[in-house]
Amino acid sequence: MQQTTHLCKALSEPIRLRILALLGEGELCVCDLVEVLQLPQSTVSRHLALLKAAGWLAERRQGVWMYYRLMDQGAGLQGALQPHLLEHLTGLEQVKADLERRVGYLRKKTGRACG
Amino acid sequence: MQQTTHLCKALSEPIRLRILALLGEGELCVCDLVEVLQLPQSTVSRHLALLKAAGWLAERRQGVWMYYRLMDQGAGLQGALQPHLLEHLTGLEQVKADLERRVGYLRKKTGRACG
DNA sequence: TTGACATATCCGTTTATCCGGATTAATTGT
DNA sequence: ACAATTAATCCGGATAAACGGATATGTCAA
Repeated sequence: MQQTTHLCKALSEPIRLRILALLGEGELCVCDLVEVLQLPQSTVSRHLALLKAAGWLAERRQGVWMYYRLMDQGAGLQGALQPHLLEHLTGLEQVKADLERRVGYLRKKTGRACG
Repeated sequence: MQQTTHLCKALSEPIRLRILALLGEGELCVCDLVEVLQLPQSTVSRHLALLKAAGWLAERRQGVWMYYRLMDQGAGLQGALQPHLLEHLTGLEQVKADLERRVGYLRKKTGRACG
């Protein structure tokens, strides 16, 4: 029960929904997200930790960078909700703007890793 | 966006999930829920109001009694999530116990309305 | 080992949420 | 109009979340 409430509580914050939507297009590292979201690093990092603890994200270290991605869809509630959630999010204005900022940002830093 | 976070925040509390699961079997009035959940009336009423404001519930007045039921599945996120959520909830121990208490309670008060 | 950079955690403050007894509002029958 | 019953709201206190600058941790390269 507590796991279920944690899973849903993670979705009850705008920044976290924006992060999920951004990662729906593919993995990003923390500094990518800081750039795209235009938010303090500590804020982004905190939300990422919560989303991971709730079971929404997986992480991967590559050198100094931590890459976050959506957790693979499993058999549980998270896997069942994920596609519907992402589809819904892409219809929101704020998310659309984020996704546009994401492509613009990724174009600029073509190839090279972060920094 | 705010509507989306409210929808999800409504699911981030155990009592509210239990209410949704109970109403998944059919409408109930507030005093039914108070009996089955064994919680103060003000607590139940408060959670019902929040679930309704979030878009999860509809209500119907019959005399002195307010009957709550799950909102019909619409085209939005709520409609997409509802079946997965309910299916998941029925697998939880606490919810199973609630549903058993529900049938026991309804058997006792056969026919007659609340009171 | 030192310096530089990315990320996580700490900390104090502010804001939101939950609780449940008490009160108020709404409805019905007499 | 009044009493009885149900449900909603109020209220003060307790708990939890979010914020973001500052600091600590971790990693790599020189």
